[in-house]
Amino acid sequence: MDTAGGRSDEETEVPRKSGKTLVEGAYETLRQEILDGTFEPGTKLRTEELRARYNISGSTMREALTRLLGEALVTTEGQRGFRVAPASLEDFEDLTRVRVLVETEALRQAIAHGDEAWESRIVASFYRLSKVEERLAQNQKSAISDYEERNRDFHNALIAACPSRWLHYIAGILFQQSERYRRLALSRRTIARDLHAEHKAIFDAAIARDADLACKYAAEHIERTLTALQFALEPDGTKKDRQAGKRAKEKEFTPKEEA
Amino acid sequence: MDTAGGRSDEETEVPRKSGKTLVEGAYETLRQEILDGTFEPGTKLRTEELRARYNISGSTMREALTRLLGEALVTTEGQRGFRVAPASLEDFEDLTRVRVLVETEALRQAIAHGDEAWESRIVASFYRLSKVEERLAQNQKSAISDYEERNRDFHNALIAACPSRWLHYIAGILFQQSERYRRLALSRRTIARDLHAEHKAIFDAAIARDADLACKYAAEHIERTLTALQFALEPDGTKKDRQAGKRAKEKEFTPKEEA
DNA sequence: GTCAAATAAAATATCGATATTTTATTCTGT
DNA sequence: ACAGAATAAAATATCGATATTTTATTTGAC
Repeated sequence: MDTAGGRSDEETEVPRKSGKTLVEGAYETLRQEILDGTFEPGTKLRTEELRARYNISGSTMREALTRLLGEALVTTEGQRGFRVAPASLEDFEDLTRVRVLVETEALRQAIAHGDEAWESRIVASFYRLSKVEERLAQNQKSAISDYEERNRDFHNALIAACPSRWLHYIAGILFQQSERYRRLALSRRTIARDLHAEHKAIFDAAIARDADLACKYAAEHIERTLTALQFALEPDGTKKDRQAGKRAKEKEFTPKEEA
Repeated sequence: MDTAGGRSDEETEVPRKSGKTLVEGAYETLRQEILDGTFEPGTKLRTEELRARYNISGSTMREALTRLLGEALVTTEGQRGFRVAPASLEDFEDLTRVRVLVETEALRQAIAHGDEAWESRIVASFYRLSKVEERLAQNQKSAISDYEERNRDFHNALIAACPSRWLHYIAGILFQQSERYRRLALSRRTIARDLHAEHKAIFDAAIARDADLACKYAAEHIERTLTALQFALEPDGTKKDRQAGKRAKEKEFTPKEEA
């Protein structure tokens, strides 16, 4: 009884562990692969290819693709399929500014509304983050994926007490977007940066309930991500070659990839 | 040659006028129907029902539904289908505050960057809006749908010169959401409101390039939408019955509809 | 009578096949 | 040679049918 439709119980790339729909599986996996650069910005996403990759059917794959549309990780146009959302330094600059606006407000509200539970969660996630930062400083590669998770946890913990669902929703989308850029930057030249100090500054101010100071540090923290990527793209620090800067600014990240 | 899959050329509810995919058609129509309250908040959206309604197939309908997910007009959970996103006064309060934050910033940037073309577009759309406001004041029902379009145009024109794509993207989602609430309020008791005066205040300040003033009026304008809905839900203006207010605040709009 | 297990009905998620478009390739006339 | 029409190949969008789950209903023991 396995002729036409329905699921088979053969091996599936995307394991459907515990009540998780196939679409959801493909959706999450694909999102991950877009974020970590497996599919570079601008790349065409052929349904047939992906369908085969995730061992699911066309319509199902289509649905997964469509979900990513809502997170602005994928674009689609009329009758010519899907592709990974384009990325550019210009877009990242814009994204960063908006992120500052949104996360800063969320943080401010969190500090205003946060209770003891909020504080303790911050303390805990900051501690966990610090631990992995140590490992990172020693260049332990195994630490990288841990770092990403704990960094996200810390950021979430900070704004957790913000009561605005809409701010959380928007902040989530923006943070995810910036993750993509952060990883793009990682694959190139990295800038020296004392992440621990940045995090600690925000942490201290938040615990001290100094909203203005916490927002100031948070804004700087976010903006430094942008600086890092700008640096990665434009190694030439001298003021001479300003054209290079302009060129880099206009440059899209989408590499050779088919147009 | 019209046995199994593909399109037929029979009549279709959703006309595919000029290169517009069937999913897009269903998606747009359904969005409209959610916004205007044809499908009330919380309503279950059975694929079979909708599939039949729009004369398309199941998977295709599914895809349309999935798109609305990204605009937060529809929700989905595990293996139990889709439903219209819930609505509550609490959510609208939150939405309103975030809208003020975002639109205010967009307006500020627009005023900073706007050129003559921007100004003239505002002048034009304000004029058009004023005209329809006159008709509205005379209680011409035919004016309502025109008003909605021109109101949106005016708001868009105001922030059109804001260079941030992300702000536009977010503002778009939020505005759409608030449209749903506005129409929900319309179906109930309405509050006396001089919309023309509100619009004119924003208009004048924008043209005068007074960002602070324009933002102030815009914020008040947005917040008044909230006041209007609060009033519609809580006709009792006396301070006596504060419990009613609390009750109303917690109340979800999703009426009798199946849970 | 009531609660829970067993069964039936409804609804969801998924599939594989096909029609329609878009893109690439081959002609063909100047 | 080369632009443009004609054809072939590839890719997209869509369908109708089926397996899997969830929800409703019946049944049966205590």
